[in-house]
Amino acid sequence: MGVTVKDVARLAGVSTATVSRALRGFGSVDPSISERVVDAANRLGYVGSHAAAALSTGKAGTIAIITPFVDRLAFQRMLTGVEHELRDTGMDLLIYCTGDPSDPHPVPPHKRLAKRVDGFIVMSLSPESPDLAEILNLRMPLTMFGAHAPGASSVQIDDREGAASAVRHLLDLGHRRIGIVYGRESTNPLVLEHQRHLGVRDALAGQGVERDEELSVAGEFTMTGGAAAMERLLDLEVPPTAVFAFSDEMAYGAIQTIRRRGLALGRDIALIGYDGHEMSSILDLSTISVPFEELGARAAHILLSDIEDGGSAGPVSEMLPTELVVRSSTAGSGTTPASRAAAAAGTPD
Amino acid sequence: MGVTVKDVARLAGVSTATVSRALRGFGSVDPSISERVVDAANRLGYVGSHAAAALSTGKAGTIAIITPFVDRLAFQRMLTGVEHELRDTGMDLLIYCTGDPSDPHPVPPHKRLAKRVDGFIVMSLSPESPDLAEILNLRMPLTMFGAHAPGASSVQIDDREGAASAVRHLLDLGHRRIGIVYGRESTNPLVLEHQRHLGVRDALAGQGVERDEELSVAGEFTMTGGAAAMERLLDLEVPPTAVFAFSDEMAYGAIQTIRRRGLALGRDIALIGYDGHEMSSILDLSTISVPFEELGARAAHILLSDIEDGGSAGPVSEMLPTELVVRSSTAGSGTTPASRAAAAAGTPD
DNA sequence: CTGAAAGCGCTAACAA
DNA sequence: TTGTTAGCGCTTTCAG
Repeated sequence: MGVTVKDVARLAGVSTATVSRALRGFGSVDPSISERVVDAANRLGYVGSHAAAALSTGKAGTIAIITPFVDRLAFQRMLTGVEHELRDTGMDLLIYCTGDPSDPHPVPPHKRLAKRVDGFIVMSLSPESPDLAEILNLRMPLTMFGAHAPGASSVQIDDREGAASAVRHLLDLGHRRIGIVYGRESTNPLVLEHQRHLGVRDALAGQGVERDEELSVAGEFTMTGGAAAMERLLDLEVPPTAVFAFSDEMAYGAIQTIRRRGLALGRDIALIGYDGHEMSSILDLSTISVPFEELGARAAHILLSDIEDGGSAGPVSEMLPTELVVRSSTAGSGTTPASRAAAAAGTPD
Repeated sequence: MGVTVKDVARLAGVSTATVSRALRGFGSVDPSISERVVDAANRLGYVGSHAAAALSTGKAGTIAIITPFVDRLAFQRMLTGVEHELRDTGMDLLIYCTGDPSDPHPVPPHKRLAKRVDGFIVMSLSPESPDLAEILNLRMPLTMFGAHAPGASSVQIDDREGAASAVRHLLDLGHRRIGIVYGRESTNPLVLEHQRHLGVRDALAGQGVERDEELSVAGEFTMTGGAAAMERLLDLEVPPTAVFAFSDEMAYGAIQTIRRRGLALGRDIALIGYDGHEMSSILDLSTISVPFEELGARAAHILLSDIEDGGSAGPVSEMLPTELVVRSSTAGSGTTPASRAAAAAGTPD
């Protein structure tokens, strides 16, 4: 319980410095010696102390993802990308979850992580958040995910255009009364939601359609929130004929409500989501596809370069494209659950 | 860039030892001194070096989740539970993803993590895996998630009974030709799949139903795999009338196939999944509900105790119950997409 | 209750 | 190419 460099050095008959060099594959070590060292290490089952190495080098060998939630598909997908990118780099991955405002992490991220990691990927942290300010203030390598902060690297999508294309799609279909299920209230222009609201307005204005405030409801970015939001929308005196949800998950909840009310998705009411999760294809939900995995991979890549260069390259911002995916939730014919069922009952395919 | 205890000590006019004690809230420090120290630390923006503390105490203050995948709902849900349990403990969370056999992590987990964390939660690692043997060999605190290894703590569900209840449900509905979509080939009795196969056999035998090997196909635990598996099942000369998928995600894929073929889920073919993900309620998919979040929380809790006691409590095994959730994918009437659509078209609710 | 001093295990100059 | 020698920043006896 506690094999150290010294033990390896003794067994191999060399100094600890040589052990250190050999084990890290420095070219400047005699091959035969190196082999002897590796051999000794294996025989002893030596595993280096990360803490000691980190203390000595001043590098943590770790990056952290700071996120307000871990139970969302978007997080899962970006994690997949990050993890994949990190796999071969020897960097470890720490998850720091800030938590809901109702159930926050007891220690602010900058306190907890500053001297513990080499850099951060910050996901969906509200620009208003004091945590963000503190993190930026650390002046450590950092990549923002899905948002932007002046002076920091970031990966994102064009939320404004993405939202606009969703609404344009609905408008093209002839809808004029369009419900919006957004996440949370916010007035900060740096919040991605704000951009999406702008996109909605852009599209509406493009067709000269007046915006009706009562058609915008919050869905908290959750399925249950989306279900409740759709309830409110359907309870309006004049309900919308089409709804754009700012996330697929909220759209899933909306679908649940639609079904509970005995309405047919895509026929009685059109619905489009945002995110392009795999699940949406099964629900026949139209959506704006967002390449979360790739965004995650890019974020990790940028962060890693930043850590390596010491930030000499300056902040980098990448914007990846979204894509409108049309399915029967907005098609209104052909492959709607309703029409499909009718077809199955009538003429055998 | 580099405020240390010394700086704080100097500003506060005390020794580094006192700073250390004060900052960690030891009672044995004069309140007025303590306050002065905290004050100095804040003024300097002091954040302790985790590496130094870890090296000095021999505790990493971190646990790792070792998992073969991060892009599955089961992982996401267990992560939620683990994260929540850890939130207030000051322990950090590291994600180590072993990766697919086709794209494995370059460094085996025991090498990478042994001296880097205080304990592991090992998820779904095949008992045949050499990695598992090495990890067990470390004799470090460890909790197995969803599987069992002799001498190690574990949290799991009764996979055999869970699977049996799924099949019994199908049998009760009158089905006699039941397709099985399992994940991967395995003959190891410790693999959870094996238990599920046994459960299937139990239920079948209970009704004296013969098992037909051609009705069992692999779905790789993915949506696309599940879709392909269902294709094969439907292409059989005598297709099954009901299918049990060993995971909800595979069932989602199966649903896609069912729809593509113009069949009505729950009427033309019955389907039941396993996992109880939130999404399944939207798809009206019957399932065996598994409390992943709670399992994750329990796993974290057990691991933490183990780390604290130094394992003196001995290995703990907890088994949480599953629950059969019946929805219209096996109900065949009432709330089927087909009947619902028909109802909507006819009598207004 | 507080301070002095000795490490924790490793790496990085600097010599040899 | 290899060894010697200081630390990295914190914690922790052990005195006082």
